[in-house]
Amino acid sequence: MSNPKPVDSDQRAAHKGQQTKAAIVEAALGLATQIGLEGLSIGALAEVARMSKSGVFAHFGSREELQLSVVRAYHERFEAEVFYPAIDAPRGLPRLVALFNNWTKRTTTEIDSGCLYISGAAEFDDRPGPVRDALASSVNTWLAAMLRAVLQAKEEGHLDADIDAPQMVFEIHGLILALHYEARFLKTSQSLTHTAKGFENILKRYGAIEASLTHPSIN
Amino acid sequence: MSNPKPVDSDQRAAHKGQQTKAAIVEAALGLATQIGLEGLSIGALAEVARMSKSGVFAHFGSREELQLSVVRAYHERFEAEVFYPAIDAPRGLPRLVALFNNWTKRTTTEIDSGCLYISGAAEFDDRPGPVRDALASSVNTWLAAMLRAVLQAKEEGHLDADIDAPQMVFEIHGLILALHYEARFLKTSQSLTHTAKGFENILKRYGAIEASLTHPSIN
DNA sequence: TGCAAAATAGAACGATCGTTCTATTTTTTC
DNA sequence: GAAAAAATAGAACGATCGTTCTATTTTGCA
Repeated sequence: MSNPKPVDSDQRAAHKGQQTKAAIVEAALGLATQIGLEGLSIGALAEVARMSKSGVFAHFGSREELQLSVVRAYHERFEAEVFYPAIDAPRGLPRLVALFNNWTKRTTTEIDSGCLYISGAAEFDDRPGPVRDALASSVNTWLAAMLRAVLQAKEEGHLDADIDAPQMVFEIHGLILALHYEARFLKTSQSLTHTAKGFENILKRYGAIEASLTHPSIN
Repeated sequence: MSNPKPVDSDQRAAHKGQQTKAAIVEAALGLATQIGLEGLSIGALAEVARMSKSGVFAHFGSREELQLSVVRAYHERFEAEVFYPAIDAPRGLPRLVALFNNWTKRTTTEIDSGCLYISGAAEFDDRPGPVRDALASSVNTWLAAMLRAVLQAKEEGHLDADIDAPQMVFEIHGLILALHYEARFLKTSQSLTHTAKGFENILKRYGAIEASLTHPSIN
């Protein structure tokens, strides 16, 4: 096990409480991606964080607020790991490819750790409330970013002018979901290959320019 | 798909216990698809079945055996609703299309009720044991049936001779997963249209004969 | 119809859950 | 360095969980 590291995003005037709260959320994120947001219990979290139950609880005030903190932290990670690095790629098809590659890379990592957007969707898909709203909002933000990238690739002339952009995003989303499902749950070995090949098939179908497919990676 | 299992569905000499057990499993199936296999509690189930906790419990002996009964019941429903009706369709592309249409139809229904193969995968993807094994076995059985249908369509000359059949099944699976995710969790309205269009795209990409696409529905 | 067997109910168990309360310790501020 | 404020611990609460036990009712068969 690793020692608690001060990975606080807020450096100035970092009071003790904020530091330990960040460490707790860090530990909670690890638990939640493994066993789900609903399986995340304050008792188990306190044990991992080497604190008392009430000590952990005091930082959030309710279990729901703890879950929301976890969702927010996951959202930040996802952005930092998948979205922002791809913005360096040139607008259009290269950026779309970079976004997809980062998404695939992260999902591959999550074959071991689990994806909160997928497990959370299954847990909260008919449980209304703030946690569900936060999860859906994050996912919608990401899918909207993918849609923008597709539209830009269309504007740049990298994709056919008459394509159905939401349709393309839907199909890409399906590849990622199948990758997570078959690799993490069914332990199918060829999932990553199928995902890459599936993306190629989609790109061809939507008229991607061949030259841009093998563009040098930006990040 | 699997050998017949006359345990619960057997009507002749149906003793009282077997009848009520079937009724309990029926109620449990409804609860489990809504709130998940892990969320399924014996107390809540007893309330729905209008029985005592111990009365319900005695039929299974353990919570895990109850979960297994639910998975088995779900498997039978899935087979009866998706697989068997499609066998009436002619071998090859028509049968593959029928299988997919039935799968889509069922998933559309499950936008309200929930799909056990998807929620179960999220709940048990890193929780080893008999329940996980039963879920994975059922899903693998179904995906193998889809693979056979693709291979037969290839043999019949309805699809290109050099296609990658597992790749095609992977992409189809992705469409269904995206349909369930976006329709049930995100409540995206166009999901069903995207699924149908995505299937058309896949068929074209794998060289499906146009005439077979609009075949008269068999069942 | 009688009797054994099966089915069901009811109470109680230890464990764990989220949460609340009160002390106590640690940190920050003046 | 003392006082104020924040952070943490510890115990206890009511509720619910799966499970076990015993008692009672219902069923199926001779």
